Amino acid sequence: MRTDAQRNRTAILAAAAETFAEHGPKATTEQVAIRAGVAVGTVFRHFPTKDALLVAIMKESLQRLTELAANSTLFDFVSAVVDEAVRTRTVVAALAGPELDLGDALRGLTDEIARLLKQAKSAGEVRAAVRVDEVMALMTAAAQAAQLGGWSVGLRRRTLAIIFRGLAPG
Amino acid sequence: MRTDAQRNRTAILAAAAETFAEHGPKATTEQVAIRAGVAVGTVFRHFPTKDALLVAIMKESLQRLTELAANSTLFDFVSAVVDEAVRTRTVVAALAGPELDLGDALRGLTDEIARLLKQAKSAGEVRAAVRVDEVMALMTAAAQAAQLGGWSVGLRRRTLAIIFRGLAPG
DNA sequence: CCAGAAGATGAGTCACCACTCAGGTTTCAC
DNA sequence: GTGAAACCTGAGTGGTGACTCATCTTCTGG
Repeated sequence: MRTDAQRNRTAILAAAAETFAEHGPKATTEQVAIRAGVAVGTVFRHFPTKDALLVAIMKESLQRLTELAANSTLFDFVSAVVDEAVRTRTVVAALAGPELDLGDALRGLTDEIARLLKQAKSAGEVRAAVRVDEVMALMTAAAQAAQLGGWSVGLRRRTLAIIFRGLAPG
Repeated sequence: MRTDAQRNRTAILAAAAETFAEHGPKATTEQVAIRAGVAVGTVFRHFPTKDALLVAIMKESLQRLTELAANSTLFDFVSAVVDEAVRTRTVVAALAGPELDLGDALRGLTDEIARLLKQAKSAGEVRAAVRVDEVMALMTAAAQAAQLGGWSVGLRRRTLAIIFRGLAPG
């Protein structure tokens, strides 16, 4: 790949992340192009569809999160996912449903959640009966609602506290 | 209002409820018109914009729910709201944010939640520290995620159980 | 250098959809 | 019955936004 092409690709990804974070997933491809200092055609040369572009930056997000899971507790990690969702305004769509094809990019995240859940159970912080899909569902729900509903940081914290309490034994 | 106009208005509302329930809020006005057995122009004669139509059926939904609250417990009611959200695929948007102007149609719902919350606290089923906005947030989150994520009835039930547990004292 | 391949450009195409309105139809007060 | 107001019809308008492609520009191996 030519060096200018590589440079443009990077610029487009960065511009897309910023643009979608600001305006949500329905920001136009042209907005991204302008921000990247590039023509629309160039965006489509690198990403055949707008969805492909969305998927690309969502994968970056998921990658970041999955790495972050390495040294987190379950609770910290769920909080981090919600924060990231609010910040990027796109992960939400990824978690939401199969509208976009993320391939197995979600697999890594699910695996980490499973690991952290098991760990939390061992530490006696979560009931043994809690399943992974329930944690995923609650996390997704909080992330979506926080973003779409514009939850304040305080409400976010208090709401997550209630959820965590629901997972705890006793 | 002429009788045929009244009949059409009713048919349009019914058709809109069904159409949006099936295809979500981005179903087209023409789909609604066809289902109502009416021309597009007629739909717009009764509802000046597509959003006005959405608002109308969301208000019906909220009305239904608010009445249902009269003899429910907090937990039953929250479950009912989530079910309704999944069924109609529009209430979600109503709860989500201020994109659509619902006027004070949400006020009634919020009031009922406040009443049921107070009642649940008196019965010792919910901690005194829990606030109304937290309950609303959790309910909204569950409703949105259940609808967008296509939660199975089982997952829905188990997830709500965790939330309720988080609200309970002890 | 420079040829030619790879890449960039951006006006234009196309599909979609909310909304309009000129002309035809139905209702109803009298 | 009848006339006019209210209503309905649906082809048409306008705006939007994803995507294309003929043409021009930039890079790079030799």
